[in-house]
Amino acid sequence: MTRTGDHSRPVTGPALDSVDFDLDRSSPVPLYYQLARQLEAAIDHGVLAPGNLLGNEVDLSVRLGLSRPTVRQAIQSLVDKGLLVRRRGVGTQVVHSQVKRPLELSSLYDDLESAGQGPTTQVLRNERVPATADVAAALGIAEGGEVTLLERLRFTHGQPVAFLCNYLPTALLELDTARLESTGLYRMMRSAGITLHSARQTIGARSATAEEAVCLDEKEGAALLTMQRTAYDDTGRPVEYGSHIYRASRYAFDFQLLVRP
Amino acid sequence: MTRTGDHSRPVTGPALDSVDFDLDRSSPVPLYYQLARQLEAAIDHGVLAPGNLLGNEVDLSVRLGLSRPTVRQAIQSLVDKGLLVRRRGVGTQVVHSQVKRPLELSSLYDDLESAGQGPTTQVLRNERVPATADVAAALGIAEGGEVTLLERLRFTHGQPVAFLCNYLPTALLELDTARLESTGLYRMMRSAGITLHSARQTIGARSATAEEAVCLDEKEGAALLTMQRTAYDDTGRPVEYGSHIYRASRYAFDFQLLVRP
DNA sequence: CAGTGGTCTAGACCACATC
DNA sequence: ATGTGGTCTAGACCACTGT
Repeated sequence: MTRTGDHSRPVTGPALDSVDFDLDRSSPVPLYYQLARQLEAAIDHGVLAPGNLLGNEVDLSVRLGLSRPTVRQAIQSLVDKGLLVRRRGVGTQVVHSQVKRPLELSSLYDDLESAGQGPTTQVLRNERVPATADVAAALGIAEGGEVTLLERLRFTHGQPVAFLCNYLPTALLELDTARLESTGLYRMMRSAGITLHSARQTIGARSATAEEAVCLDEKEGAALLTMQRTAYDDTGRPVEYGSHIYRASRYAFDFQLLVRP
Repeated sequence: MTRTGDHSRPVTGPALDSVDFDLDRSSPVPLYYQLARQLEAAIDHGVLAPGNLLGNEVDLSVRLGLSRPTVRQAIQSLVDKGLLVRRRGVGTQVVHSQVKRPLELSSLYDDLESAGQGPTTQVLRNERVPATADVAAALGIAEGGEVTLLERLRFTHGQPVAFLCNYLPTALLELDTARLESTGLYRMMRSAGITLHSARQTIGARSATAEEAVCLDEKEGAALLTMQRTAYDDTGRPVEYGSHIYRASRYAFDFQLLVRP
């Protein structure tokens, strides 16, 4: 070859030779998953730098004592995460640059916590109410049927960030006010055995009403971000509908998107 | 517990028996992909209704004359799209309800067009300029290096909806103003052989300045949605940075999210 | 041309859910 | 006990990329 391919710089040969993998066949953790996690760690720690080739799958499978499909499954999972790129006839290489974490169903509490903002929550209402038409439609229940209404104010550094209004099918979950003030709703649902599967979100903006302004410590007419979300479990049944308002001066949505070919 | 299984209603037996699949082994289209598309069509057309079981993979593979891994690959791709759910010991069933289309890298032009809004575009600027610090950082080039600046106004029904400001590495693409007025930027990039791979987006809100208000036919101080996006190709190199402003009264972002287990 | 990933096969055994 | 999906194997041939 020439000096550098110049195209996307396949850079060095397999930088993977120096890595030892530790696969435990007696573990209940699938082999492809063990391998994927160790490859991911190697990428995170810079052992595999962006642009590095991974080395071909056949050699890798021989070296690891795995079949090629198993190795492929591990690699594919990282391709799906956007960490690797495969090119036929070329090889598999670590993606250049900033693909850090893919998109997730954003939990405000987790977002703030991972940003080191030390979120706190004040529960304003936690009660059972009859469903209005829009809530009933979103949750797929009869209008007037009982739902749990949850209204919360979320703070960081003592400043209000968001007003959160959520509706859940009653009897889906016991909502303890004290726990709600120390953790997020999604975390509570998760630990109650509810596995979220998908969600539909709408993000918009509008000006603050006088009431909202007082509540969020903004001026009347200030720009607010709005979000409506309906979340579904694995069977596709709605488990939550939320209508949230964020202070645009203190919060924005941050996404990482992947394009599926 | 009660009369039916009540859990998630596995409903009928395999409703798939009546479907004939048409697999063409001489086609260059992979078999698993042919099968996936035909399964998806069956779901879209209601032949496979929500909750229907798909029938076990082994029988299906025998019936189709395919190996089980190939059938699995087809099914898995639909699971990844959120259309099917697999449960060990139970079976594969069509997800209940509204999972229509998963999240995609949203192109405003396509969004408006698919909503039947007949978008039009007015190109305000299309020229080469030196990169400012923030643009240079986003595109990973030197400050002051030449980039292509694109400023557009997007309309639906003769009303302005958004002001779009984009920066691209020069020489990546020839931006013909006439074509830009009749299609979207992403579509032009795609037909120029640029395959988008991932993007980082920030969505926020703020009040309109006097200038923006005039441009978008809003009042000064009206709430606007803002979006900044950097898009990357499959090697991870930035190919576009955009800073967009939307009239909140006429546009909102609509997402469908999937949770990866 | 040689080397890569992409697809496909025909089995096997295991873990889990349901009856 | 039965049936399901989950994992894994050891090969095979093809399509594409680069030289």
